[in-house]
Amino acid sequence: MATPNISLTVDAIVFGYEPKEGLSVLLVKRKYPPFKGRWAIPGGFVKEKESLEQAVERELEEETGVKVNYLEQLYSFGNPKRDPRSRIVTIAYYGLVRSANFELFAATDAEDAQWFHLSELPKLAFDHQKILDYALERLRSKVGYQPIGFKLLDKKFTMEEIHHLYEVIYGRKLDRRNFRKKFLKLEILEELEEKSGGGRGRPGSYYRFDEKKYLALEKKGMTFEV
Amino acid sequence: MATPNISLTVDAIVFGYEPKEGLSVLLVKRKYPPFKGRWAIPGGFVKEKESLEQAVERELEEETGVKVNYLEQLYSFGNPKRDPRSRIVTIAYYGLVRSANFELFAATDAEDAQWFHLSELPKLAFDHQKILDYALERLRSKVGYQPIGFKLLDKKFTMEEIHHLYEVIYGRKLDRRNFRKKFLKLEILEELEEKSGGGRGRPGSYYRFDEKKYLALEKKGMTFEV
DNA sequence: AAATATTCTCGTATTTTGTACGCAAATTAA
DNA sequence: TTAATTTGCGTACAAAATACGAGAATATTT
Repeated sequence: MATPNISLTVDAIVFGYEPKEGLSVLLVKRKYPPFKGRWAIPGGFVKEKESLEQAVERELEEETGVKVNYLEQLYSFGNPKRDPRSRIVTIAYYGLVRSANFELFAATDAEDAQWFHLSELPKLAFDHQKILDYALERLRSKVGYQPIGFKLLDKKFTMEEIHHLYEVIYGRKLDRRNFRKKFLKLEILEELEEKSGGGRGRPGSYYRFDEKKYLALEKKGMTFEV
Repeated sequence: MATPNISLTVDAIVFGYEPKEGLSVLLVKRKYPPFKGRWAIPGGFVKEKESLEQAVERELEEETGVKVNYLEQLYSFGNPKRDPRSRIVTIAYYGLVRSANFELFAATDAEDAQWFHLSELPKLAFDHQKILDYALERLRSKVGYQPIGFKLLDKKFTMEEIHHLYEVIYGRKLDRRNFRKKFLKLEILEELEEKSGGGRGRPGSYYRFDEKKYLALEKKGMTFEV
């Protein structure tokens, strides 16, 4: 009755973001065959007593030292031939972290886990490129109707930062002034006293995503749309 | 290394539609414990050499005799406690069929598999109510931006029928004239010569969904939106 | 057969939303 | 001090969504 010959893994596409760098993806180098030496997305077998999300977080911690700020189930991939060894079905997740380059190197050695800029991806093991494509598509559509973009930024951020983030994710220019208007009209940002010094030109306010306000408005039927 | 103690199943929420009845869901009565005698959504263990979609279609055929017209992966449910016997992770799908009441009774006896109107659902086994809620939410959002509503109707249908379908799925009134305008402007419907006789009032044209036209327009960046 | 009711189809007016873009204010760099 | 840069506000125009009037085609009632 049971299915002892099918194994279950979880894998995670983790997106990181740095204002100057843009979007990057966290990959690990495989130590054993098949695809020994190839880059792959982190993941591994689910243990019997842990939830799927716990499994993802554990594997990420073990293999890369990264703790994600947001985690969402993506899709399950179960093609019988996707792993040359045996039947392995994987439940793929994607995660978001801020300050990409920071947290990583502490917990692991840079040989095994690295951030790759989206435009400089190596060839990936298994069907991982397909999973990555799927994740990117999901991210692109989801930032438009759910406030998850903030998970890629620091708690406080300027209009310029979030504007640039959306331009990077969508891969096209967005009018700065209209973007601002639209975003502020949602009434889910809290403007802080502090201004962004340092850069050139007039400093802009810092903002913070007000999750409580968002949840209250969401309940009333408001829809986040960018 | 492997995970022999986790089993993998697939389950499917199948939505049927009849103009007079509205939306219904296909359920099967459980023959064995746990939850013996309770209604549940059809599904079962995945075999080693079949794809996930094949598994869904096989189980549906075996348990209910229904062949779906559309099938889409929904979400994977893996809470360690979701099955009281052992760790069973399920990959849930949802499917759509037209002429709900028709195909069912031929292949199975009505005792075991039945359509339930959405407003008259029995208490379900396991976490199946949660899966059903999830499926309904997905259906509601997806009919708005993908042309899957047609899969619930006959090949030819009137404006009144598809209009009513959307009202049922959304659970609210939609202005008939604006709905018509919007739908026709998409240019994915082929108007047929035939008119709908029989009913009261002026007969309306039959239409057919033109999939080729839709795919061509989609490639050009057109977006279906209702 | 005529009058009435029902439903489809076309059309128009109004409101809302999206887009393009000008320009003063605040700051840094020269 | 002047020039360059960036923020923040506002306005004009275009496009899309919504409300709804009314004639055409058919069935039903009288």
